[in-house]
Amino acid sequence: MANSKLYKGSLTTIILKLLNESDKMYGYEITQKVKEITKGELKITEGALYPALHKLEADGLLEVEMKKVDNRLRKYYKLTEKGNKETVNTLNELQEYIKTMQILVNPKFGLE
Amino acid sequence: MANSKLYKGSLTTIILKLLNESDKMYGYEITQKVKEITKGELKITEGALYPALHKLEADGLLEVEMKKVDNRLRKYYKLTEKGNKETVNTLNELQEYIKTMQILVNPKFGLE
DNA sequence: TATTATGCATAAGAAAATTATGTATATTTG
DNA sequence: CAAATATACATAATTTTCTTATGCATAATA
Repeated sequence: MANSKLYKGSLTTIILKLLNESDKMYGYEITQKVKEITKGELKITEGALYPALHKLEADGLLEVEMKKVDNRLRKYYKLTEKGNKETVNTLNELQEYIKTMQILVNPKFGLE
Repeated sequence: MANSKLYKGSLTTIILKLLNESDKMYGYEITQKVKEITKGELKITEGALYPALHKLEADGLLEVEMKKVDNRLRKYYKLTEKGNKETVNTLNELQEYIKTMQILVNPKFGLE
């Protein structure tokens, strides 16, 4: 994804949050959106994205709708009810992670 | 480490930062220190820690000093000069990662 | 017309963790 | 005093998650 190993484990969080904001998106759209928002800092590779989407679907967090646009096929994903709940958890976990890491690397930050 | 996948990829950062603060530490001490600082939120497992320490040593970021205390052997690790430089990079990457993730999950945060 | 962009997918391999062991000594608890 | 827990290291098998490399197909651009 990026030069830093830290992004390992973050992909699901990113996908869920984007779908939480945009209602429905297709895979390629997600890669472009992430590249745009992060100004190129973060590039989602297809080899990581598609298996992640398939897993989220298999876990019942996403549902799929196929659409043909310009003679090309798109697989639109959207959050299920279960997916919505899991998004909340996942985002809380991210904030918890950030807080914990800030405390670890900058003890002063943990006191405020 | 914790319930969240997000910690994947963070172990090296944590080790380097702790050694940067404490001059020298041994493996078991690191696990206890992390547990203490994070109030039990994060537990470093031995299966992750020791291979990570060995890799950092092999990469020339850490150097080792053995010590016998109470008839038990301790392997004290400390940062080399190369390790000090790498610590700075690693901490910058963490801040960059946090910034990027904040932008992704909370677009408003990115504007300040 | 060849390259790039759009759009999906999977397979091989690497990296980093979990889980399960193994060894050994010291301390605490029932 | 025996058993359990804490201290201290280590590795092996497996799992998770990613990278890298492909593959197919259509549309747009150079």
